[in-house]
Amino acid sequence: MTLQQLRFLIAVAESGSINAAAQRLYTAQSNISNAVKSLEQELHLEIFTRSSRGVTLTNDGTELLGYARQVVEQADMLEARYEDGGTPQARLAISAQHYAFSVEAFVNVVERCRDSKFEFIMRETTTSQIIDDVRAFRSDIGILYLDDFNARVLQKAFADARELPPPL
Amino acid sequence: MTLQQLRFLIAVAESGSINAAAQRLYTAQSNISNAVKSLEQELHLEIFTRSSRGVTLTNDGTELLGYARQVVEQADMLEARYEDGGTPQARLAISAQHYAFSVEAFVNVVERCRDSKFEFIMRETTTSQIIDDVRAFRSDIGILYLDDFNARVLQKAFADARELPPPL
DNA sequence: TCGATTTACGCTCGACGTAACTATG
DNA sequence: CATAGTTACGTCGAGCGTAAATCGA
Repeated sequence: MTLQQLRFLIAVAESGSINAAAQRLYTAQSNISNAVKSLEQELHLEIFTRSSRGVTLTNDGTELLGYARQVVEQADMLEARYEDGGTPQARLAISAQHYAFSVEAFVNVVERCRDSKFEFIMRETTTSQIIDDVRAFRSDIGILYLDDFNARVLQKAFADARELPPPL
Repeated sequence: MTLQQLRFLIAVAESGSINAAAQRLYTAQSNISNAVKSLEQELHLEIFTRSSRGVTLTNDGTELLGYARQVVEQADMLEARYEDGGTPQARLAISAQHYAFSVEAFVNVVERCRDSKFEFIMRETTTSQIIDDVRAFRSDIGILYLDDFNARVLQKAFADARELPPPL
């Protein structure tokens, strides 16, 4: 089973015709015809009833179409996300170590923004990685815990980061 | 982008090694290596950082992995549904014409079984198709409206259906 | 040097397009 | 006979495996 086959299936179902689907997808009718046929063989069912005036979904085909749409929708979302010049999903990324208070704060924010169109990412990682995530704009916020014991180490890490070439 | 590529990606991420993923999927390392590489080029990002001790996900890769899992999960559901000997999804299928009362009754049942693991299918079709759906076990229930005007026609349809060869 | 990935290379199968064939109204 | 889908066939590329090269600890 291929994403390609599922896309073909959907186009045919929406067009009501293999011919029309082929034109819409800029490919040959035979190509789609064979793709659909092999899908039918693989799943052991008849998706369309063929006639000389086009095709119509069988009951099995209608059910399959639902599943196919689910798969292809997810795949399209993925591609849209990484498409050239595609608007990246609006998101808030945070890098922190595994501190209870940071996780709790993060969860609070997520809860408050439920149903919003933002994406939230929490990265739990090492101190140096946190600094670098923020430096390279991979994360919007980095949470560090500063105390007397690690003060010198952290300041060294900050100084080192400042010396590095700009991330872009 | 291919389902194959996404499956490879997931296996590698879970194994932490291209080698291990290759063994798990019974394919060659070079195969997976190239597949991942082409996926990275297509999406313009670095998914893994390679080392001589295996691979680890980048931040971009971690995010992508989420999307990939969504797609592949849906695809696996589809395949499981039609797999040979696979247990078909428990479901209730009804064939009826577009009568308000039948639709209402159907919706009631669906509402009452919300969150259950059943699948509900309502087919709105023609009288003869309804009869045939039930005859061939495509639907569990067929709803017909009988009155003085269509009595003769329906009885004829029933008689005809009885004459047909068994559907299996 | 060992253990991992990458690259090189040849093979094979599948996807594709052109075109001939079939069927139905 | 017009318009759909199917089948036949040749081409080309992608995916595959073997094996050599590379890189890092």
